[in-house]
Amino acid sequence: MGGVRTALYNYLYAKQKGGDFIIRIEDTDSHRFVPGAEQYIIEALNWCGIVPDEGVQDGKVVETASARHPHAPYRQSQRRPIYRQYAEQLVEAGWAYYAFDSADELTARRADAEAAGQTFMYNAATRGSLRNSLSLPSDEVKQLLETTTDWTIRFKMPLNRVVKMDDLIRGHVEVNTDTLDDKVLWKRADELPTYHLANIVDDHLMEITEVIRGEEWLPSLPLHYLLYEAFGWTETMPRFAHLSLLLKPVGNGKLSKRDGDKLGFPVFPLAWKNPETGEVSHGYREDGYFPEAFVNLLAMLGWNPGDDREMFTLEELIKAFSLDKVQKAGAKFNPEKAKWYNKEYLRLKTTAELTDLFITVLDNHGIKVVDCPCNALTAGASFEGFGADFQNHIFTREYVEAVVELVKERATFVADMWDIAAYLFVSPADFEAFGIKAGAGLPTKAADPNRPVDPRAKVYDDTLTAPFLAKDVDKFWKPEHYENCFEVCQYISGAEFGFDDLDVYRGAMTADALEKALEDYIKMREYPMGKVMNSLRLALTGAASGLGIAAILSFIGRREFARRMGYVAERLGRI
RNA sequence: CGCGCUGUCGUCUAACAGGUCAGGACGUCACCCUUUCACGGUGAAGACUUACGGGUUCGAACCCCGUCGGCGCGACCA
Repeated sequence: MGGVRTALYNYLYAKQKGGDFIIRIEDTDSHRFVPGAEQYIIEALNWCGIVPDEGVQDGKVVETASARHPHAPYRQSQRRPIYRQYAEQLVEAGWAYYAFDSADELTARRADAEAAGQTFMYNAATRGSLRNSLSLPSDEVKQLLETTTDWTIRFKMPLNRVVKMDDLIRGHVEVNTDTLDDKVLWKRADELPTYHLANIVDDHLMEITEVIRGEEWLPSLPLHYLLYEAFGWTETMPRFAHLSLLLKPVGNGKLSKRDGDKLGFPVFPLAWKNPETGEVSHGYREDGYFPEAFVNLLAMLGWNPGDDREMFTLEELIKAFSLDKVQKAGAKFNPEKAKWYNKEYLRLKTTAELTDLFITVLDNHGIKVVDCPCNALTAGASFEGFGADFQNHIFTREYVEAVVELVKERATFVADMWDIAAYLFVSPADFEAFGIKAGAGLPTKAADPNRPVDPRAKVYDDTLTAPFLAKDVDKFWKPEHYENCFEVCQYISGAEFGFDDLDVYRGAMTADALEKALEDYIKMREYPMGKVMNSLRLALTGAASGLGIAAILSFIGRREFARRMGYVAERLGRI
C-alpha cells in the first residue's frame, strides 16, 4: 500500500505538470532478488490505472532504447557497465576511495564499539585506522585492487560541513556531515552500485526532475546532495519530496504485512504469493475492492484537496493534487474507511457493470448465466419465459440484472450480493438462517403482547404453518392451502403481516417441498412455473415485496389485489 | 545512544504567513423512515481548546524556546 501510494503521488504530480512517469527497476541487491516481484509491481500499478509513460512497454520493463524509451535499459542490473566509471570518477576527484575491509572485520569493529557503548561509523574519525586507499600505501592499494575481488568504493564524507537542503514537503533541512558515514557506493564483488550511486547516476542520466519517495530516505538526502555536487550536477539536481509513512491501524509503528493478517484487511494491492514460503497475502483486488476505491482511499491518506471533497477519480486527482497539501506526519490506515469507499464506488456502478462482476461470483457458486432472450431454450433448460431455471441452476442475464437491482444498495462488495440473495438462485441448505429448524417445521410467531391481535392471524397460521409442522408435507399441502398461500399477500397489503414473519416464509418458499407443491399447483392451473417462481422469489426478498407480489397477482389475474399491491410497492419502494 | 522528521476529536483531516462557537469525513450512539436486513434522513457525543510547560502579542492551533511522545535512519538493503 505504501509503495502504491508513493507511485500514485509521483504519477499524479507528473501528469499534472505534463511530465512523464518513469518506471526504473532498482535491483542492485543481488541477494534480495524475488522472482515475479517486478511483474507484480507493473501489474499492480496497471490495476490502479497508473500506466508508465516510459520504462515499461506492453507490461514489460524495456531493455532496448527507442524514441519513447530513450534511456533503456530501465533495469539497473542491466546497466552494470555504466556505474563503475562514475564511481571511479569520484575516486579520481577525491570524493571517494577504495576500501578493502572485509565484512567480518567491519562486524567486529561494530561489536567492539557497541560493547563500549558507542556506535561505529566509517567516517573521517575512523577511516585512517581501517584498510583503504587513504590509509594504505599506493602500491599495496594497486595490488589489492588487482588481486582481490571483495573491495568497495566508499564516499569520502567531508569533515564538519553543514549540508543545506530543501524538501518540497518539509521545507528547509540542515545536517552536519560529521553525523554521517562513508557510504558504500560500488561493490566489486557483484560489480553493482548501491542504491545511492545508482539512483543519482540514473536520475541524472534519465533527466529526472522530481523525486517523491518515502520518509525513510530523508536521512540519506545529505549524501545525495553531496553526490550531485561531487559529480558537478548541482544545476540539474532534481527537487525532492519525502512522504510520511503509512502507520498500522492500532498501536504504533509502520504498516506491515502482519497487521493485515491479524486485523483482516489486505496490505497488498494484489494477492501475493511468497515464492519461497508459499505463503499467500491478501490483495485488495482479490478481496473485492474496486481499483477506483483503492486509489481514492490511498490518495486521501496523507493528502487532502483543501476542501471537503472525498470522492476523486484518477483524472480529478491529477487536477487537484498538490504537494503542499501533503501531510507531514504519518497517517494511520483505517480499514473501515476503506470499506466505506468501496461501498460508495459500488453504488456508483451501473446495474450492467455490477451484473458483469456478479456473474463471475455466481460462476464460483455453480450458477450458469446465459445471455439469451428469456424464453429461449438453452442446453435443455426451460426458462418458461421468465429467465430462471432453478432445477438446472441456469439463469438469464436479465434475471441476474433484476437481482442486482434489488440488492446493490445493501452491498459493500460485489460478493456480498451472493450472501444477500443466494436464495434467489438456490434453495438454502440451512434453513436455520430463516429461523426454521430442520424437521421441526415452521416456528410459531413469537407472542408480542404489544402487537394488536389480527383476527385473521389464526386462519393464516393454521393454513400455512400447520402443514409444515406435520411430518408429511405432501399429505397436508392440498390445493386449498395454495389458495391461502396467496392470501399472505392480502395480509401484507393490509399491513398486518409482520416482516419478521417474512424471513420464515422466505425460507419456506425456497424449500424444495414447497417448490414442488407450488409446481403442482401451478401446473394444475396452467400457469408457467418460471414466471410464478421468479416473481415469488423476488417478492420475498424484502425491498421488492410489494413489487414482486403485485407481479404475481397481476399475472394470476387478481386485479383487485394487484392494485392494492401497487400501493404497497410504492411505499416499500421508498425503503 | 546519535542524527533527522513529526505531534488538532478513536481514525483521516480543515482552519487565507495570529482573531473560528476549532469545521468535515469514517466509526460510535439516538431518533425518524421501515413491523425484516440494509439504504436514506435528522441529530448527538467525541479535541479535559489544538502533546505538555514557558515566552512574544490586545489576541496564539498558527511565531519563538524547552520538555515529552511517535516515527525514520544509523547495512557491501532498498
